[in-house]
Amino acid sequence: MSRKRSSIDLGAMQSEEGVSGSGRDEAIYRNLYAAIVENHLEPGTKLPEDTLAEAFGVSRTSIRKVLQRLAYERLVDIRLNRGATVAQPTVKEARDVFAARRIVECGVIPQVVAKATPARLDALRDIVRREHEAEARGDRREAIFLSGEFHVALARVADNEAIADFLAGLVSRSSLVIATYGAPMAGSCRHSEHNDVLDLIASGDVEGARGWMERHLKDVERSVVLVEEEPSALDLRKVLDEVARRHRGER
Amino acid sequence: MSRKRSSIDLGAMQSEEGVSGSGRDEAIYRNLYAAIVENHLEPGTKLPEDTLAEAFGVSRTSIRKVLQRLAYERLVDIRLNRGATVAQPTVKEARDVFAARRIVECGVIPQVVAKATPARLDALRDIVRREHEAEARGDRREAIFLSGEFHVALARVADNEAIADFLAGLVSRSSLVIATYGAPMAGSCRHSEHNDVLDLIASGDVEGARGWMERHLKDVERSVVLVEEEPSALDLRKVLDEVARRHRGER
DNA sequence: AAGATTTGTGTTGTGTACAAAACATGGCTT
DNA sequence: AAGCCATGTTTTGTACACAACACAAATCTT
Repeated sequence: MSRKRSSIDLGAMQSEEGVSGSGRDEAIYRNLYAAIVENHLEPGTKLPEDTLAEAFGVSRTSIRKVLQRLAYERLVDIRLNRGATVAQPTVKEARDVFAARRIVECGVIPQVVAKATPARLDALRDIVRREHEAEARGDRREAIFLSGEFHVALARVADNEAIADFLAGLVSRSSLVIATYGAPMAGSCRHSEHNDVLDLIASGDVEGARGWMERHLKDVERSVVLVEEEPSALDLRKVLDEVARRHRGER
Repeated sequence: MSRKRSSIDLGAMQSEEGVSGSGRDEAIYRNLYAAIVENHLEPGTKLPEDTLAEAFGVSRTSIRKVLQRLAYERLVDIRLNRGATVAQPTVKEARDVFAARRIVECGVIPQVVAKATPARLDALRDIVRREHEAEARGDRREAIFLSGEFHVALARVADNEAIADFLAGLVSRSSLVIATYGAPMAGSCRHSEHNDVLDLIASGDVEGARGWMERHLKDVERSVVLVEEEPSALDLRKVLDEVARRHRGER
């Protein structure tokens, strides 16, 4: 399990911005976030506060804050007096998320082309390279993660934090959608090649890039939303212990 | 409904009913939210937990939850061990917010046109009517509020919750931007007429509506950020205010 | 007198305790 | 035996208390 997050993730930049907690909260948040987005915790899994509190070695207060934040991001669902569960996006939610991604990711293309520099494009190509490596090695989880990272990193070229943060949230929700309705073998972006859009961007072809992105996102959506499955109960304990162990060991 | 009290109008709708304990949180959130976006609380205002807790008649725990949520929406700024203040958007943040609005509001136009019905358009025209009334009556605050409502309601026609919620956040942040950098004589910022875009939408003119929206949002941005105060100037003013206050012997 | 250190005050961060609500279990009625 | 109500258990919601930190004033040092 290579866990070499390139710190493009939510955590790094948010120490300075509005939603800040102490370092410990951040670490817990990142762990739970990763556990959900990487599908170590299946949608529907109950997340009892004291269980989490004990697992992470803190009190319920801190856990509540983290759960609250994840609820704002629609990654967990909190119902009154009924606690938190890993969110299970509905089909409409899934459609909304992908439609929103089409609007946002196609909409930023002009700015992306305008602000693209060789250095930034190289950084993006590096993500694609690692994505290919993960695919070649059969690491589907990492490939999906890097695919999402690519989309977010591409949008960040436009240098618009509001857009980038929103898209990051959409991408993480996409992971949940894939976890909930995903076809077993559908590697999300396998049909298409992320390098293609980079070439279009490098050549300044705004309309070409926009069209590519539109087709790409429609492909992804098609490969996912078709199948509907029933959620299943699962071993919360083992996964949670693993998460907590990583939490202690890695920090 | 402009409340004109110098101190915060807190606890107005507090003791309504007692069924859901979370309803109280919602009420507190709504009050603070309204106070911020309607500019009853100026950007930079400190929001001490104890004060708010006492004012609303709850403990700090509930207040913290509300403040966390507002921080997530970028309406308040929480710094570690330093408490919460009403957010002061930077110039770049302001630009990002408006650029994001252009992308989103223009991007949803096709869906809006597709899903527009006479009933929904009538509801939108009703908002415009109330907006005109507020303007005619000189109620600038209400007019600004309804203008924002119009943009959000228009986007909601597309029936995409992710997009609509994101735009609602952008619009509320726009109010903060206006409060921070707004022109003193911003009564003149109503160059454009919201009914025009409704006509375009009713006639199914997607490109016309998109172009209108793009121009409209650029107009709004120009009327606001144009008065761009330098960050140094802002800091200087704050420092001077502080110095003057101490000179008068306050605090 | 100027700078640095210490002390004081207030605010926030975190843990814990208690109350209320939901959940699960078992006995009772029909 | 099946369904329903009552009771006990678990989990969440809220308040409270103490510790940690930041900011400011006052004292000490040179």
